[in-house]
Amino acid sequence: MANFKTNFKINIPRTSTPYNFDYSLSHYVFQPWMVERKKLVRLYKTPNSNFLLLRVGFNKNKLDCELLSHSQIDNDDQDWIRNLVSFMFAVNEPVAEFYDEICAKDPVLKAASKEIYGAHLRRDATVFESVIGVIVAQNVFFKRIYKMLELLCRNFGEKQVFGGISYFTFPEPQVLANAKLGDIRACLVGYRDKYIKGVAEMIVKENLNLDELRNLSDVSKIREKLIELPGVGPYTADLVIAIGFSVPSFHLDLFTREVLYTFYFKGKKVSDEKLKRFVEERWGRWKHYAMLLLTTNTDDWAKELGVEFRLKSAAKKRLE
DNA sequence: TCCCAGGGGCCAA
DNA sequence: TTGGCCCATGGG
Repeated sequence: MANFKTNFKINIPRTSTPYNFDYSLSHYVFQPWMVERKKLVRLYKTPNSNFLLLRVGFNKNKLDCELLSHSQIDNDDQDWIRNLVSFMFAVNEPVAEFYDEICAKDPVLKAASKEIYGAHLRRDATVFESVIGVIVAQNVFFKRIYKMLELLCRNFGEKQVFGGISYFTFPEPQVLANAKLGDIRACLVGYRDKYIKGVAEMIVKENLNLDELRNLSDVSKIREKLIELPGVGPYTADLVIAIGFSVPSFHLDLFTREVLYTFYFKGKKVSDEKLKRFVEERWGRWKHYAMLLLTTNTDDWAKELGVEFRLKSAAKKRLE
């Protein structure tokens, strides 16, 4: 099949530096994202129902993007994906304040930021993707979610072949809503099958567009709406807000609680309320970035601080 | 084998 | 409102 190709670049404004693209290549690369030769690659279906294969690399402080398609690439689609890339790669995020001021003053964050200094917290294309991504992360070792998402995309996403390689979109709610529970479970998601189908069904039945929640300015309202979805509780809602919205948010889970107890409360357990106050007062608008550092490669940088951290972070892409 | 994991739903008190 | 089960599955 004939291929159409176009390139564009997205400048990282000086106010958004440092920008650590290598971090994005090597951490939290969940399918349908893939890494090919220092580029993040994935298939999208545009609102006009065209398939585009997107490759994002980095060169001279610009995101270096390439689009491939089996049909003509029109301006609408190109604008759509350009905006999406800016959003997903957090191009307009003035992280210098966080890395050079907040981390510099905090020995724990300083150690945590050493390897991934300048990382920008990437966001998902759609809120639906965030919701499903976090649901499959519930009550499992993080390592397993790579497999679950791979299978969900492979079995329920739409496929396009480029250069002999099959690429898949992230599954649409309509597809998962109509899927058999057993087929969803076959993606090794266990009892989360009913949550996945449940969320998809609710979106279809009530004709919801979760992305519209991005227009709400009141975070507590967003959180409230997310928790109405089956299988979505406080942890899922808060993490979805952190990775699916341009809004500071942080989540409490087994991992973040243990990190906070260990490094900020001398190993003592304290109440969630106290943790929330602490995080809010200490990091405020950068709390999601603080959480990112604290939960990424924790067992590695903890050693530098002379601490053996029990839980193993599975942020790094598995080398298989 | 047993235990636990980057939770949520449900049901008793 | 809170506490204690249960839920699948894979890995240590």
